[in-house]
Amino acid sequence: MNLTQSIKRPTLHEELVERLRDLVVEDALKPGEKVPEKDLCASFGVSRTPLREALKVLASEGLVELQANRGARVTEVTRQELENTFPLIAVLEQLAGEQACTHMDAAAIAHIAQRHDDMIAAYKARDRQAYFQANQDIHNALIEGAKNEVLEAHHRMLAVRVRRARFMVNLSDERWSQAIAEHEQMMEKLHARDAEGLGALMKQHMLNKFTAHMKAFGADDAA
Amino acid sequence: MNLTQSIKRPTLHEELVERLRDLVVEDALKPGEKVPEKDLCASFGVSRTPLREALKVLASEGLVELQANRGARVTEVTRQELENTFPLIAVLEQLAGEQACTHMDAAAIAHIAQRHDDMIAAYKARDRQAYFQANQDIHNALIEGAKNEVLEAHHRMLAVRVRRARFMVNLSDERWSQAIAEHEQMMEKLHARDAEGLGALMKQHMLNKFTAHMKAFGADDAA
DNA sequence: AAACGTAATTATGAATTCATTATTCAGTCA
DNA sequence: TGACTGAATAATGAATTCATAATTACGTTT
Repeated sequence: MNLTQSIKRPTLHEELVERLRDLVVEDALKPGEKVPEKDLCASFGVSRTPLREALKVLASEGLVELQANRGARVTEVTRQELENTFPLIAVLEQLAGEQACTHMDAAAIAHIAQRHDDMIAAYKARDRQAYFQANQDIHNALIEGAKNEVLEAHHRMLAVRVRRARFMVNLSDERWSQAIAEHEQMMEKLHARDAEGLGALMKQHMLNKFTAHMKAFGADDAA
Repeated sequence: MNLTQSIKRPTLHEELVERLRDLVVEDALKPGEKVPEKDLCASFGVSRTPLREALKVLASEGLVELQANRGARVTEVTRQELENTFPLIAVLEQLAGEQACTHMDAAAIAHIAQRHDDMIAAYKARDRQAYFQANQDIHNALIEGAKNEVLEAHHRMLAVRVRRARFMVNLSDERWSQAIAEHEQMMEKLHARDAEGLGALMKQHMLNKFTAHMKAFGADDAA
């Protein structure tokens, strides 16, 4: 009998929210596509009730749009939405940076420093995969380090919407080296626990990232 | 036959989301209280299906907590949550102020100026009701003026959570006059379309507001 | 009387059913 | 041929039903 492992049996609809969100984020369900309840029910092996509950939640997150009597469609990722979302993420990261400086303990900072070194190594090896992973770990750790669950929740929601644009693959050498330089500065500020400084850097880091990406995104309206 | 009025019959679950959210925000459903599906279904005259869908959405907004097989409870408003939420709202208002300066047209600014004068009048008449209304109109207009729907949505979500603490009634004379002074400055910046300036003022305005309120909130953990 | 264990009751999660609205498709008429 | 009508089909919104977990009520034991 195992007493240490707490039982957790997520409800069906929670499970479905996760799975469906992944489908949207991973682009298995394409923007504009309608979400056929029946098919999804069949492939997940559940009835429509929990699936429809999940769709309602996804709609409130803005990943799908519900039209009365006409079902759900995956929302399009528009340039306008991205341009609205970017500065929002930027100020959230700024706040996260400030709060992380005051709330992270030495061990947590050391962990970030480790991942930072990993990231630098990946950069030198031109290993995009490892770079992206380390980069994301660092940002997540900083968000988490802010010890602000409300901030974390909203940041995650916004990040999901941006990730759908999947322009992360477009990373010029120029932008890459600039990003590395920015991260170096961020580490300095973090070690110095310069809240204002780290916050300002993280905000600018994000804005630069987005500027670079939007260039790649082009002048058209849709993804 | 009326052709001008477009038919809009919101789905039941959307209606219920609104109604239930109001019940939580207006404190008809008290924090910690369990939400009895059966009773609510009876009072709304609907079946459990749409009501449960609505609860899922409210849960994703953080207004209720769902426990598997044990139904929904209204989430408590903790001091921790408020302290997490305040700075978030502050930076969102800051961003809103910046974007409003660049995106609002003259008419919209004139409208805000009008409401600002109303607010001043209400202040002089010590009419709290009118003051709060004008104040909220101004803030909403500024958020809306940012022309950023993503920002607007997240701001609304956060504002709902704070409104539940309903400490807005506690407004000292000192804080009240300070708030008026801050609004005067904000109007100046808005007229000058000083984005940075208005943003900074709005952020600080919020932080001051929250500091004042948290004093009233006391040292205990719960509302 | 208090604590435990068990049965009855209730509430919840999920599947199913029903009613209504969209959509598709065949047939008609210009 | 092509646009329109209307029936047939399919999909959705919501109610109902069913199965199971949680809560309550009750009786037993110490």
